[in-house]
Amino acid sequence: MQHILAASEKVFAQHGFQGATMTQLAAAAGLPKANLHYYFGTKERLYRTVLEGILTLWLDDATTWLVPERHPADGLAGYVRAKMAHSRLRPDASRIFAGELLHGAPHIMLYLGIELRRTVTDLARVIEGWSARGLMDPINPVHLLFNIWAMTQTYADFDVQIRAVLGKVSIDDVEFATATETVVALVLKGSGVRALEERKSA
Amino acid sequence: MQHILAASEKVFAQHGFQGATMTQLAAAAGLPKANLHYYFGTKERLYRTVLEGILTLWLDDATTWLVPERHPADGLAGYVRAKMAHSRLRPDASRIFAGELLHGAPHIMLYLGIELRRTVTDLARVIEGWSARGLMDPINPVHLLFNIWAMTQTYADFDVQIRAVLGKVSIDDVEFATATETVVALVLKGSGVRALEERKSA
DNA sequence: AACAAACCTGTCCGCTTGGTCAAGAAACTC
DNA sequence: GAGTTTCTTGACCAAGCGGACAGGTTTGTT
Repeated sequence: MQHILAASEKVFAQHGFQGATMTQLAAAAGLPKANLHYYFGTKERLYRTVLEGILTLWLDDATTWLVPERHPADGLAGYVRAKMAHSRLRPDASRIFAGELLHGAPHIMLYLGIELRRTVTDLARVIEGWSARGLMDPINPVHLLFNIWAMTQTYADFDVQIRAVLGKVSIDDVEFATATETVVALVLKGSGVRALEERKSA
Repeated sequence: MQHILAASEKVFAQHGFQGATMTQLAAAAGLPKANLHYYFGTKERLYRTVLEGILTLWLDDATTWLVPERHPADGLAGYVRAKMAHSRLRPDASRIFAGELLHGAPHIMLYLGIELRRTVTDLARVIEGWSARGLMDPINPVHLLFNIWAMTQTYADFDVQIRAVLGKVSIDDVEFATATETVVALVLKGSGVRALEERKSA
């Protein structure tokens, strides 16, 4: 059952919801087609189950790292690194989510408008708090989040492009570390985060 | 003919290559299905034609703005603003490209590995030149480009998410201007671009 | 051992899909 | 205005699709 979901994640990531066929999904799971229908009923329900597994995983990083107690130099860097690690370890999850958004989020509109929106509002307040305390520039916090997501997830969603441009068959650890530090630098310096040593000065 | 391509761009952007049906495409163009087949032969050839139209448009911004003669404060800001404008005015083009990459770029691998790669190499040299002249930090130029693309294109590709989080039906000009300036700030400050007034100091 | 409940799967089915085709309508050519 | 090419289209088709289902197998219970 969990095995089916893992196999389906790969297939859905590569072909999308419409592109994936039940025959492919069944073959990937090593089961006859009718078996998937026994467990999940329809292709859409299988897809939704995969999607929901991803969503529950999705916001944990943020609520761990972006908290008022941390200094933004610590919180933002940690968050970016965590998201980059996710892009490296579970690229298929990111790709399914991306495909869903790309086609208008027909299956997760509610989640976006309610749960994600509420979480983002909370996170924005944390960032605004950091700005108010003079720990970083008064950057627009919501757009900062959009851009952090864009940068970190691009390494999962569009890694074909990255591999093609770099001329590498796969992105090795050194290259990925470079990518991570580039993103960290863009975020920290870009949002004017003061160094950890400095104290409030506002 | 051009009219068919414009209509197809919308449909492909919303449903993807697999998700779009010839019937949908024909309806969008206001023509019978057989007519599209008369002009383009197959669905794939129609898709490729749309895609190629996008690709030719895609790299012009870079080669206009990212040139050695400019100061990076001018070049990078101009490039980001141009890409953001593209995301605003032709989101469908960006979405088709994103979907193509997401599914492993089966139709444009060659373009990525050859033409795009060569262009990126050239652009990287320009950025390295700026760094060497002390006009900005010695940031990894290729990853800087990846991240600029990620940030600017996220406003086209994932605008459902952005609209849902912001709680807006559509992104208005003011909001988009905020987004643009946030990205410009992240890029310029993030890569340590010296202010235009300052002169070389290395 | 008997029975029931849960699980598995080969085979079938209606429907949609991309694509074909023949025949007609328009537009050129001389 | 006859002939020829280009364009347009309704009707059709084989293939592949998601899904249904009946009958078999395994597992659990008493």
